Amino acid sequence: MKLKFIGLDYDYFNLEGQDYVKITGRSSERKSVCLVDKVDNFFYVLSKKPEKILAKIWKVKDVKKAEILEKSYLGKKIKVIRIYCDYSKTKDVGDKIKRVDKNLETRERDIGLITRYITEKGLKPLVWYEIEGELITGNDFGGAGNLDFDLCLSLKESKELDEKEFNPKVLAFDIEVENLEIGKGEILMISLVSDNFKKVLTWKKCDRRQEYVECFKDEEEILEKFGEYVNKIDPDIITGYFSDGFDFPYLRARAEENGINLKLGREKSRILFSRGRPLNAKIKGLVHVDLLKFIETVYSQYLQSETLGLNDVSKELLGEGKLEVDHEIKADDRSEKQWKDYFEYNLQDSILTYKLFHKLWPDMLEFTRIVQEPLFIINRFSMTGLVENYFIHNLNRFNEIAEKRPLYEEIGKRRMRGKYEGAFVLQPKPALYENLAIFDFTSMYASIIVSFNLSHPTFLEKKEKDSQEVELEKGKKVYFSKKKGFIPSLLEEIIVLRKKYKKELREKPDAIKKARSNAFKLLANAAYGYNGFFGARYYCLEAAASTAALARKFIKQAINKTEKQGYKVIYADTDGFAFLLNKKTKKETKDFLKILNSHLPGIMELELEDFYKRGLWVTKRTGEFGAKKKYALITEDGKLKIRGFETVRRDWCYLAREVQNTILNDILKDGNQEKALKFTKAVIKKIKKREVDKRDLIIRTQLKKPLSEYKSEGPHVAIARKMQEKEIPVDIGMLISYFVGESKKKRALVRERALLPEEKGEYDIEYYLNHQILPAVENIFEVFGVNVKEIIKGSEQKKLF
DNA sequence: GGATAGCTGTTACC
DNA sequence: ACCGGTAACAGCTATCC
Repeated sequence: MKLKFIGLDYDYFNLEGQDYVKITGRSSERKSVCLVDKVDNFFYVLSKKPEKILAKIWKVKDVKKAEILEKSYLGKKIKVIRIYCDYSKTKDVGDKIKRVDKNLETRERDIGLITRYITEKGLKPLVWYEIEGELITGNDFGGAGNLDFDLCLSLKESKELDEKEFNPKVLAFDIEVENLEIGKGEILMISLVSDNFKKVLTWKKCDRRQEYVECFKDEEEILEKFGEYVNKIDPDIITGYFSDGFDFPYLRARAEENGINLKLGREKSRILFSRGRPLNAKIKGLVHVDLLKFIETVYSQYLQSETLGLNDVSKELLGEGKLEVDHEIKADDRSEKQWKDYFEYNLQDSILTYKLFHKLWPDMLEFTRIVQEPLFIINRFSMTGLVENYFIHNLNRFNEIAEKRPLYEEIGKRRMRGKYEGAFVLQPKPALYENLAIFDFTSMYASIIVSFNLSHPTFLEKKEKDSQEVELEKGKKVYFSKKKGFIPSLLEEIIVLRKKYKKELREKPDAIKKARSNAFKLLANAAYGYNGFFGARYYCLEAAASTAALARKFIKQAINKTEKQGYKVIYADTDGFAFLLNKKTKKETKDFLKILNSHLPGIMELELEDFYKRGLWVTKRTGEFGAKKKYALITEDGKLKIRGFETVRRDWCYLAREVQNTILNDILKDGNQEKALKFTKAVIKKIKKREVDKRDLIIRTQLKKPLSEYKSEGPHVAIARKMQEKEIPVDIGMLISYFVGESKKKRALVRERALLPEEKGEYDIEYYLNHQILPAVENIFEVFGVNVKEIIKGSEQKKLF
């Protein structure tokens, strides 16, 4: 029979010596479909004389087939032996072959069977196909026909379709518990949200409840009901926020405690966990998406949120946040009203998760289609994982066999290697400037990698004739082949595609085009980091160091040319520089940009970032030099661009950031400091009169490692310890909040004065004046010759007399 | 013993 | 399991008077 099909989840099995992939997905009529397709597992053996050992390899146990092929490895043509065997025997067969001759090496034993299936022209995830298959019934294919799908087919033919749209059915869920430690308390309630569906399942005080609350006898019943609802709703995707690390582990622990066997989805799967850390929770035949994971790797760079918690992220992306509820009250002490609030709170979390999913879906969909790994995997990949798998899924076009993943020992060696010189940063001269422009290189590092062919396979151990030479530092040169490598080729393609989709997006915007353009941009940006990453298959520190060295060379060159043209360059960092127009017109400046571009090699390109009305650079707090990576600009239509200032740092109190932001605004808009100074004086007065709200004085710092590993006990570490004593859970990654209070002790350390936000105590006037407000404004006023320190001191003396 | 300079550890940003 | 550069804090330590 024929139908339109889209694949969501992949699994595999072996039957009578043949490997199969089982794809679960949907038909265009939304029928649930399971599809079985053959896959032949193989790997490669590298040998100097493949013909000589071929016969011996045929004799190794469990080898199904061995053939000699012309392939390419690290860009060089070679003859290799391709070995076919059952997937489960891959390791074993490889080890036995190595015993035939100790000089033999294997490759692609570390390619998973599903990846293999997809690269060898199997069905790609989240792509529509017209398929033709044979109905599987009963016990065929090990009982696949007995699974709870509308249709189970064995695949005969498939044709990729052009159709792009796919709206999956999604179920979002969230649990509430009393004890946050996994499995250590009871699950009080579970909320579920899907299309036109809202439920809170609970077994706590619900005699007078909201209509969406369903009441049960005990925890066991809500767990069972949860399973029933998942199966009744029959979603394509089940999603949560940090559900890999919290909700699913908790659900499984409590199910075990209650002696029930949760069977989820059409395959009646248990909740399965990966070995090691971080945990990930898988349900066969039902894709579990943990939104936090995707946000961490792909989305966080676009977010302003100070944490990646559900509340902050929802507020920014959806414009609504979590509800408030007091978690401290023990379950038995909650009033009826408090329970109703708690149900509402629990439901809201699932509503937010459900909405966030749809906001992020175009991005997850496009990354899945571009990188071609299943959604479950894409959701959990790091940025380098996405880059590397994009390469792997495109190797066949270059007839390449994959380099091996580095093992523990090799990773150790790589980590021992020293650092290399990074970007160039020009020291600015502190001042308020007028009429500026910024030029920057588009995807500078990626365009250098492409233009100079920098990668592991193109790297040459020593100089060869007609090779590309790069000087890393004085007298230290490295060489790369000029024959275009597959990594620079793929990267060039990524850059070209990004441009194409960006243009299409401008012409006719939609969420899918935006996501696609964005995905290619992110892949291009991550390629440089990939080269220098110790875990990469195609690790090449020389390529990374060369990229940085060439970037330094070209930005310096551009700066020199710009100065020669009569402009004054004020500042530069890595891939862009700011300069004064010096009475030249915008038109002249744009024309000059064209000249600069005509002399750049390869696909390198400079672009005009913007023109600015004013820009402010300040001194460092130590010394009279201009501070790097710290500046504020305003465009002609009043848009602010603030970099590096305390304003953008979350480990400063809100008041200091607010004051700084206000005065930067005033100064850039008016071009003078009068208004800003008046405002600052008013704030100083307010602090001294203790009129400032304590909430505006809270400082938040992230805990980056376990408490025991800190050598130096900063204020946030001291507070974290205090929290632990009070049995407030403290974990790595948490933002620790505190304020600085007064102390009777003279010269007390900050950590001795630090107090929890809810602790009683007056704030320390001296600390907030001299350690928060002063550092935030001092350098800015210094540009105008105003000494804020004197102002603070002066008003202190006035008070004394 | 207290003050202070300079170094180290730490966080956050470009 | 992404790179290096930079600012700036608080804590820590050597050194001086």
